[in-house]
Amino acid sequence: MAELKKRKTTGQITLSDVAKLAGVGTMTVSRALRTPEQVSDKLKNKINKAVKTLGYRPNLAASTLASAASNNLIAIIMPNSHDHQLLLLIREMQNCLIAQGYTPFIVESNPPRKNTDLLAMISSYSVCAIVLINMDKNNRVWQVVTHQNIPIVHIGSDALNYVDINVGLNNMEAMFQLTEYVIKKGYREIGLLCANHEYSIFQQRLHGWYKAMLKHHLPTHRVINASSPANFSTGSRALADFVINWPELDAIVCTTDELACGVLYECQRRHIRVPYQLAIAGFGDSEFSQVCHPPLTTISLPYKSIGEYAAIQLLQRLSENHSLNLPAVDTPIIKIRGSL
Amino acid sequence: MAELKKRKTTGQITLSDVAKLAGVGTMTVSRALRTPEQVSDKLKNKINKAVKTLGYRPNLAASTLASAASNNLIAIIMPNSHDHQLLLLIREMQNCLIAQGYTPFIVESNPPRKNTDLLAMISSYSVCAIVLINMDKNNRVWQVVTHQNIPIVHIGSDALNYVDINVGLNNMEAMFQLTEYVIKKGYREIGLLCANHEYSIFQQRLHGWYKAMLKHHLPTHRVINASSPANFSTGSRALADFVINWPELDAIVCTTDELACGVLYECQRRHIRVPYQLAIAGFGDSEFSQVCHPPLTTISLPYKSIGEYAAIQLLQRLSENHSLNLPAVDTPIIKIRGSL
DNA sequence: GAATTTTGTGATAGCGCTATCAAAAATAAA
DNA sequence: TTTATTTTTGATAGCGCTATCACAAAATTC
Repeated sequence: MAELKKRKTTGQITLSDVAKLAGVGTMTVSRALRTPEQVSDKLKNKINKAVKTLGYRPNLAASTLASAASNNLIAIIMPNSHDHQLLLLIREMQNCLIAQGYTPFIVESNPPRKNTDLLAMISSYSVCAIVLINMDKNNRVWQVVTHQNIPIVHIGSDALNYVDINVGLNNMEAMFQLTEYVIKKGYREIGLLCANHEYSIFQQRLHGWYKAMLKHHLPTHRVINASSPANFSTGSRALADFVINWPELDAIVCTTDELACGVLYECQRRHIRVPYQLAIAGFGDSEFSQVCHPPLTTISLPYKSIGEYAAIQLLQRLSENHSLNLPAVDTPIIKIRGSL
Repeated sequence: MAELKKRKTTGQITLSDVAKLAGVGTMTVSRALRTPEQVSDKLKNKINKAVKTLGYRPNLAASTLASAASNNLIAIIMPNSHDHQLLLLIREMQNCLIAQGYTPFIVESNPPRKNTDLLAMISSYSVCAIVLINMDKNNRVWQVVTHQNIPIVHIGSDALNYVDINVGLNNMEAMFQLTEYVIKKGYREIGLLCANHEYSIFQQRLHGWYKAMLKHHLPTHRVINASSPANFSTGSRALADFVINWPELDAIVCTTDELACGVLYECQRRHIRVPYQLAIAGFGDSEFSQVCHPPLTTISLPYKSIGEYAAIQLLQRLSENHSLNLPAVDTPIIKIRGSL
């Protein structure tokens, strides 16, 4: 007669199944898998064979619960963003983390997500680190996250000092350099096109422009600060306003390449010769910026290197005294590509 | 004297802390939080107060372990893709799932990720459903995933029938319609530009073009099948090949808007008048396609609706007999925007 | 009123794993 | 050889939660 099951089980092979087959104690199996150097080769072989035979897979939830320790999970919390460059950064960072045995996963923090489930994931599954991408200062996620006692990385333009590891994207400096470049090329009546200005990343770029203009005693009033997304259409639409308000304009610096390209499109439509009548500069070094006609002047932040840099910072922090063997990273360099 | 701790604990407030404070058993607290209708109002109030006072947060790992049941986690497994439209789809899908109390998270499945950690996450944390995005037929993830006994959704151009819920992107049909549109506009010497052709999504589009050309008895040999990424540069470079090989060409259909726009750029550079000398059509209805000069003819798959559609399919499946109150979805409609 | 059903509540025993400690085996030192 | 030391191994007792059952309290029924 079938015996009554008292509990639902996951139905999976467990440690003790393996232990039974290998004829050893459960602890020995646990050790063979987690700290193999503590187990004799003879038993290790037996156990590995049993693991393979049964197709055993450890249950991380049980492991987490028993050890109150993490299973190398790293939560990457990012707001709604389709920024291609930023995704590159995140990918590179993930690759570095995976290479060291960590398991990164991405959670998008936009509404309608409530913070409760984020917090629950982080604390329940003993996430061992949190990476915040371009998180706004007044996002509620901060409160959730800073109360955890684990390393937190923030990647973004805000130089926030209240988390462990801050990787600044240095948007202000980059835009400063770009604007100086344009000024040095001889342009004087320079406008700025900013969109999505509620995000700090764009504000930083805006300020970089201001800084450069002020440094060279050039007027800073020719600014269009659109609240629409920083895309092609917004750039395209903005040109009309520039032309009406400041016909004397000889250059427009834009906070993204999309905006710049949008402006360029509208110039083509209006037969404004670029860059002879109007110079256009973008930001981001996107792929199209070098292919469009004429190519845009643009500036790139070294996103990929920054991703690697951030990962290595975090890995060092996580290993503290493990003395990991991490590659050296070059200091990320800002690069201008220009056709002006 | 400090008493010896026998075990590391998470240091968090536990159920029994709450139970003690409220003066009830742990089971009552568990019930008050999970199935409140089973607990009297009097105790419920006491317990809720205690939960707030202590700031209690349930440990999902323990819950998962104890109940061998999921905590509404949904894994979205996606390959390396920066496809803006696809990201929109995923976002919409996530929003629908979150609205129903699920907790989706994203795992990127590209190398260097090993499948072991994916599998471990899925089985250990009792993920209650898996969403696969544009997963290639021979990706090893399939083996991992199909052995789980949970609903699996596949979103992509492949009409795979070996998972529960298949949401096809119907790339072939869309490209067929687009090509017919171009043909109906009177173009006859039509080329096709495909890139990234190793991905099934692009193959489907390629086949849609073939189908339409064959249907109208037009030649199907004018194909450039680039193995480079489907971006602006590839498009730009391809034009030269088209012009050299088939100078009689009067239209080029491209498998993405980026390719099409790249072709357009090169036309501008060579002073080829679009669409009079050469018509260009893209795929994807990206934002720039309507802003560039001249606007591209393009076709869009209704990604957002598809995301919603997929979510609702999955939710229905997950709730089976819960009788969820889900909104009705329109059948996704393919839309052509054209300037030809 | 007693007997039945329907709640509501709590003690108990795990879920699958690991920390801890004690015992056993292997090695080194005396 | 005996003794001290190190290395391996396993029994036990939880980690924080929930399934299960048993029992008390309340609401029905007869």
